[in-house]
Amino acid sequence: MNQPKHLKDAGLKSTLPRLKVLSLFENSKERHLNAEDVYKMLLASGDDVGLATVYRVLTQFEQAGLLMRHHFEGGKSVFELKESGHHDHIVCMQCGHVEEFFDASIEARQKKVAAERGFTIHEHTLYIYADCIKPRCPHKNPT
Amino acid sequence: MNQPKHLKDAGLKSTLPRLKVLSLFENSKERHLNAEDVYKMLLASGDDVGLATVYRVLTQFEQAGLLMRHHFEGGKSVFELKESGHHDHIVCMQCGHVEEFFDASIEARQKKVAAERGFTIHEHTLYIYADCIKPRCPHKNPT
DNA sequence: TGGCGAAATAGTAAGTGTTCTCATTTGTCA
DNA sequence: TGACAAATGAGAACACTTACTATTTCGCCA
Repeated sequence: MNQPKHLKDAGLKSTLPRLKVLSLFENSKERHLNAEDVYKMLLASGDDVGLATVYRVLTQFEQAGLLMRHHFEGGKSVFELKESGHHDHIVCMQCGHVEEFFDASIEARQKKVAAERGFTIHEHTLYIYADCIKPRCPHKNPT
Repeated sequence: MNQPKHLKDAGLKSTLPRLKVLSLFENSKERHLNAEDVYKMLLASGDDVGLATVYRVLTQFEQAGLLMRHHFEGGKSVFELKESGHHDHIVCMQCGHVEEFFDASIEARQKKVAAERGFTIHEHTLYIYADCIKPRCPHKNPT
């Protein structure tokens, strides 16, 4: 389930810290993690990885196309595994829970809009900030 | 053209710094400014406003609904006047130029997607990161 | 119109999140 | 296995933003 080949393919030596970070994303229940999350989770599991290394590895993974970086509200960078296809995000403003969605019609219109204006899309990010309206916010522990 | 009433309406004393910042946004050619931009522009025009005040005022304006805060790539907060209706953004990754657009169909789909999942939309931000494909990037000075 | 109290400001210190530096360690490949 | 390049860890440095506090300004009312 854990495929170090990813690292090699990306031109990255497969070192312990990198394997641990990658594995963390592959096995974590929460898809969206920031640097501190990763750092703390590694510490918690007894893996002694420096914070600087976490930042470095996350950035390298982003450049290698393994992770995607997001800038939700709050200023921190949040990362998620890029394995799955493209999707957009709904962020609950109450509890911070992130839900994903994909809408082909929205994707298509974006391409059209960009093309009309003479742009070539590199990528895009659509964040919907909302409230869960369910009886009570179902996911109650952001930080 | 400059309407201090905005400030009063928002429950904000109309002080010199606040008037200057507001006027700057109303008269600037560039719609999207970060705190440092504002600070430097004020200094350049001989207005002596502290950087801390700029940050405070921008945040207050955001809370008052006069400005909208964006988090484009790069970590800095960028502000724009909220007078005009909602719109989304295409950001050129080469020169940093920001172009605005509005697509009713995309807006509609978003509402639908959120509703289907039991969310009430507060707001959303759609950033398309792209390259100008014009002969040469027409706007050549990001920072 | 002048003066008073509340609110806002300027300058600077402090706080966050992130990157850099460099001595030490690790991984790779002959 | 050994040597060298690359990666790591710890903490310093950095960039952006907020907090603190003494001073100034605004708005109100006599």
